Formats: sequence, C-alpha cells, structure tokens
Amino acid sequence: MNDRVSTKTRILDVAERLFGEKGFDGTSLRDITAEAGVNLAAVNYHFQTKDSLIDAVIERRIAPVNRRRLEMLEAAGPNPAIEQVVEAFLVPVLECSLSPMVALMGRVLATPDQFVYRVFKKHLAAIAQRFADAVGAALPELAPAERLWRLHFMGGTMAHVLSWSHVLPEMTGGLCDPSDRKALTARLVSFLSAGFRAPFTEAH
Amino acid sequence: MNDRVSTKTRILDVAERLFGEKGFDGTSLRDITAEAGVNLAAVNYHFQTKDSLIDAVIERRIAPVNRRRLEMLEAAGPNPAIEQVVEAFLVPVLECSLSPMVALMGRVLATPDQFVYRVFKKHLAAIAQRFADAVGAALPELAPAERLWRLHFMGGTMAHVLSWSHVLPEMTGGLCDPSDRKALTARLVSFLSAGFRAPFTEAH
DNA sequence: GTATGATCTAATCATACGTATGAATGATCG
DNA sequence: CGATCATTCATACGTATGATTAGATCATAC
Repeated sequence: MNDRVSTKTRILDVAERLFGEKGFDGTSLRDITAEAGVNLAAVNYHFQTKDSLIDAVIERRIAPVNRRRLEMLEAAGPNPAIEQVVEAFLVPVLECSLSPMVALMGRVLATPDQFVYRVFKKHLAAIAQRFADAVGAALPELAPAERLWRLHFMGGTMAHVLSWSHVLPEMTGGLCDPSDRKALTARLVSFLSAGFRAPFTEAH
Repeated sequence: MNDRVSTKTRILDVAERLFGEKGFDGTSLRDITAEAGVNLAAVNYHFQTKDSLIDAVIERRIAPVNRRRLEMLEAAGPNPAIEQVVEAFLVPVLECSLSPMVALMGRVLATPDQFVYRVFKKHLAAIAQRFADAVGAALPELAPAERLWRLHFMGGTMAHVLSWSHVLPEMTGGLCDPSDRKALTARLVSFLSAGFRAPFTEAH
C-alpha cells in the first residue's frame, strides 16, 4: 500500500468516477492510472483486463444496493403498498447522494451492449423476480406483462435521473435541483406509484 | 454515386446503426466505412471529422421528430389533455418502429457527456419550453419545477425503452414485446399520464 | 539477515485510432 | 477533344490504446 488506501482501491475509485463521467469506451486505462497516481501495469496486475476491471467496479456498487433493496422489500412485508415497492427500488441508490457511484449506475443502465449488459443482467436477474412479485402483491389486478413493462419504465426513469443529474440544474435554469435527495425521492415515488396504479388499457 | 444511394447517405445510414448498437466511442470510422463499403477517407471528405459526422447523424433524425412533435402539440389545441401532450412527445419516435434510429435516439438520450450533450441540448431547447407550457395548460395546478421534473422522468422512460427494446424480449422471457408499437404507446401513455396527474407532495 | 512471495515500476509490444495527403477516376460542358 | 470539378482511392502519419515483460522494491517469516 502506498498512501492510506491500497492501489487496488484507488484504481476502483478513480475508474468508477471516470466511467461514470466519460463512459467505459471513453475512459482509457491511462486516464485511470494517471489520476489514481499508480502505474499503468497495476491495472493488469490487480484486474487482469479492462473488462474485468469494469466488472469489478460495477460489482462493488450494485451488490450492496441490491442487498439493501431486498432488505427494504422484506421490511415492507407480504402486502406492501406500491409506494413501498418503489421506494425499495429507488432509495438504496438515491440515498448515495451525488457520489460518483450515481453516474456509474446511470451509465450501466444506459449501456445496453456487449458485456456491460451481461454484468447488469446478472445483478438484475437476482432481484427482478422479487420486485415483480412485490408489484404483484401490491397491485394484484395488474397483468404480469404489464408489471414487467412498468418495472422497466421505472428503471428507465431512475437511470435517466442518475445519468443527467449533474447537468440538470443547468438544463432547467436551476429550477430542478437533484441534490436534494429527499425531495427527489418523494417526487419519484409520487410519479411512479401513480404510474403503477394507472388503469391498464390494452391497445384498441 | 456508386449503387442506388450516395456515399454520403450510406455513411449516415451505417453510422446511425452502429452508433446505436455500440455507442459513439465504441464505433470507429473504420467500422463504419467497412460496412458501408466506402473508402475510409470518404468520411473526412463528406463530414470533415467524426464529431461532425455524429452531429449530422443525430440532426438528420431529431429534426423531423421534433417538427412532428410540435405539429401534434399544435393539433391538440390550447387546452390539451395530458394524454395528448404525452402522445405528442412519444408517438413521433415510437412510430418509427424498430428502425436503427430508435437505438440511436436511446443512445443520444443516454450519453450525457461531451458534445453529444451539446447537440442534444440544442434540439431539446427548441421544444422543451413548448412541452412545459403544454403540461402547464393540461395540468395548471402543477408547480413549474414539478412540471420540468416530470418531463424529465418522461424523457427517461422513453430513452430506456428505446435503448433496451432490442434485448427486452430476451430479458423478460418473451413477456414484453416492444415491436407492437401501438400497444407500447398505449402502455406508456397510460403510465406516464397517471404519473403527471399524481398529487404533488413536497418532501416532509 | 536473508529468503520468499506479493506488489510495483519502466519500458516495450502490436494494434487501432482519427486525420491528412496526393494521385486516380469520372462526370459535365466548352 | 481537352479542361474542370467533385468524388473516390490507396496509403501514410502521429498518437493512443490494452496488454505484457523483466526486473526492482517491499513486507513478512524463518
């Protein structure tokens, strides 16, 4: 170890931030090692390849978030309100304030290619069924396909909020302030819960 | 011109598809020219740089979509229902079925960096105010900031649907089929309109 | 104190990138 | 015909990329 934190951790931290800011393809190993103040070869020593570095960066953040999600779902009991389900999905991410992790999560959710998708799918599969069940418990009249669609919509809303939160104030002339996580959570829960409760009208 | 379509158009078509599939950084000019069957230098001849090629690719699709959006907004009159506003936002994109443009749009909306953001902002600024006004007309009790937030949420939902539509069937075991645009539109309008109508509860 | 294994480093590899060049090609028109 | 112009072409430049190597350095155990 060099300073206070190990080389491995410093790489993970800087990689997380840069991946979130500039994307996976847009961030080179040299960008990462330069900012982390470590040798270029350290990445390959600790993580073998860039791909498995990406994997490690994502894994480190998603795993605890999903654990917390399942905890909140558990705490909501067998007959949750849809608000509780939505909160269980959102809060574990949103409560991280504006940490670099937030941009990373947005990036992951917005990168439907290659193996980023594989990594994401691995972690999603672990909780998707639980959330589908929870929505079913909260809104039993909702058709199974519609449940999945609306979970998909919720994921999109969250992904977008995460991805754009750092430019949103400028985009809206300061009207929208994503740094107030409490208010943001309340807005999202209100909006999404109403969406989940919407009458299901098949196309005509 | 070589075949039926000009070199310039072939570059734009292939670039649009590859940018949508693999991202802007993940697509090289060599990828594009190889698939398009044109010479590498043709890109620089017709578009000067890769950046302005990206610009041209986006411009070609977003401009007509936004024109159509404003038409639909216009057609809804001065007192639209929120459903009409949502439709005016969604339909011009969704009616393009599963063309490569759809993945491109998703990619643009999910790339909040560098100059992709600038390009996007240019086209967004041209219609954002109109949609904010339309939401205000449909739901006058909604606070201005909340209007913008919910428009932002709607953009995220659409972006996610566009980005992931090509893997969604596999992700959901075939339960969700994004190719039925009519049904998809109905689902989105129902979900999002309900979200817009949700009571606005400030954080407590 | 030195042997040992883990960690770090500088230097280098082959390849891929965006861009630029100058010559060939082909159509248009006097 | 020959001149002009836009387009296409093969090729090269300089740089950046992910990966690898062999050796230096460090901590710990004997």
